[in-house]
Amino acid sequence: MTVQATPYVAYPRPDVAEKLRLPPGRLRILDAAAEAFMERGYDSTSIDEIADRIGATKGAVYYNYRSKLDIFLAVYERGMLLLEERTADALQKCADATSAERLRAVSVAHADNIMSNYTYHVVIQSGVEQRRQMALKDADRTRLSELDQMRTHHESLIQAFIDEGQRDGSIRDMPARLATRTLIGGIVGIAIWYRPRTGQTQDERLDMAGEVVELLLTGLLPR
Amino acid sequence: MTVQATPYVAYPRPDVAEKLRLPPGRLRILDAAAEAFMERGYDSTSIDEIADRIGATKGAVYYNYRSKLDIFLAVYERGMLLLEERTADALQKCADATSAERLRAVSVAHADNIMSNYTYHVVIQSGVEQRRQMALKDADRTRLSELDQMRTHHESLIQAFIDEGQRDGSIRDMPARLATRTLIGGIVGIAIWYRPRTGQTQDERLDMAGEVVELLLTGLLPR
DNA sequence: GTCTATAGCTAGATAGAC
DNA sequence: GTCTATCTAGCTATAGAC
Repeated sequence: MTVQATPYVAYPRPDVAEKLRLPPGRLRILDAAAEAFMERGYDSTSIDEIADRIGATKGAVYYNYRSKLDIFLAVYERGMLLLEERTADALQKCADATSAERLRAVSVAHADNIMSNYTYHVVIQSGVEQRRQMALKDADRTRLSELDQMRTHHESLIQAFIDEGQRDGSIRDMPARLATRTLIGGIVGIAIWYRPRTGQTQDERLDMAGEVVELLLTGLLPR
Repeated sequence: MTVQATPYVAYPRPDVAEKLRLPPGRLRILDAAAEAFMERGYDSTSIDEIADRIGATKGAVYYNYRSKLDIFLAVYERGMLLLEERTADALQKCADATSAERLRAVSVAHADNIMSNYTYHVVIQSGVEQRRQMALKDADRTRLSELDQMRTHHESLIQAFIDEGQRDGSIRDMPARLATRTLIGGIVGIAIWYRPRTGQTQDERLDMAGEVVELLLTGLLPR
């Protein structure tokens, strides 16, 4: 059995690449907002501060985004789109590999993505649950749910590989749900301790992502 | 070589148990505040809301704590004290074991503590960095630094066991710093996915903590 | 020890100039 | 498209009653 059931195999989805293309002005706002949200949190970041960071004033921000929540949702969306694009890319390159190898590829792509776009992922990690508790307009709640589904979908992809690997024996026999949680927790946990170094190249990040995933897959103890 | 250099071996420290004993009124406030901070975030939690959760009004809260930040710091402190007490306890029970076994014991204690006091640890996890960015009075900044040191100290304890284990061969040869980060990330990451079930016993949590640590130490792949 | 009332401030959002 | 000015809501913290 393969993971044909999971949407990622239908990639490249044209709308992902399209949605990732933003007018430069908006991208600057999102980058600045993600950084500010990460450092100070959603609530204590003012629109004035976001505007300051791009050397403008409120007006320029509100011309592009309806509200502060709208900016947050755009950050959330972009983070998920970046992850989705990268995941689809990784899967294409190993379509015929074993399930354990595909699990590794997806995990490395995920880990690398968290490091490469870490402001976005830190914001998602620390902000989504709290935004969900807010009083939201219907349209915003719908949009939030759609983004949550993208996240859930990515998790179920990893879960699918682990299930598959357990069936074919390439992954150890242990509670699959807990193994999924622990693996994802270890990857997402990168956002807790990783801080990008200036001058770090994409290759260096990939190496580090590979080592972290290697550790999670094979453990700390001698084999 | 042992970890005599690390303060935990000097336990039980009497002041930890003493600081954990709080007047019931204050404990109720901290529990309510930790829950509110976790669900809604520090900034969008009002003092009124904390008061509501204990069936009182602002006055009762401000009688016990100077400011909202003071409440946050008390939550941070209590979370760290609970971890410290539990860690010292675990270490006492395996003082003569191998370094790998002590690493396991400390890790399980940590994992269990995150589940058993998860509101406190979620608040610490998601709030400390952002509080550090605030404009703080000198006294508050000093207190925050002291609590940060408690956290750093716990991390260096785990790092010490990994270093030791690599020297005596009970832990695999890989970048020690990254292994420490990944292990701690995996444990702290529990706060991301774990939600307590009503009726879950302490023993069940301990089992789960043991399985998660087992996974992190031995990996997902067959051995 | 807990309450209510209120002072004082901050920040999201909008209107209208340029 | 971006600016400044402003309206308005909600919140921290305090004062003073009971």
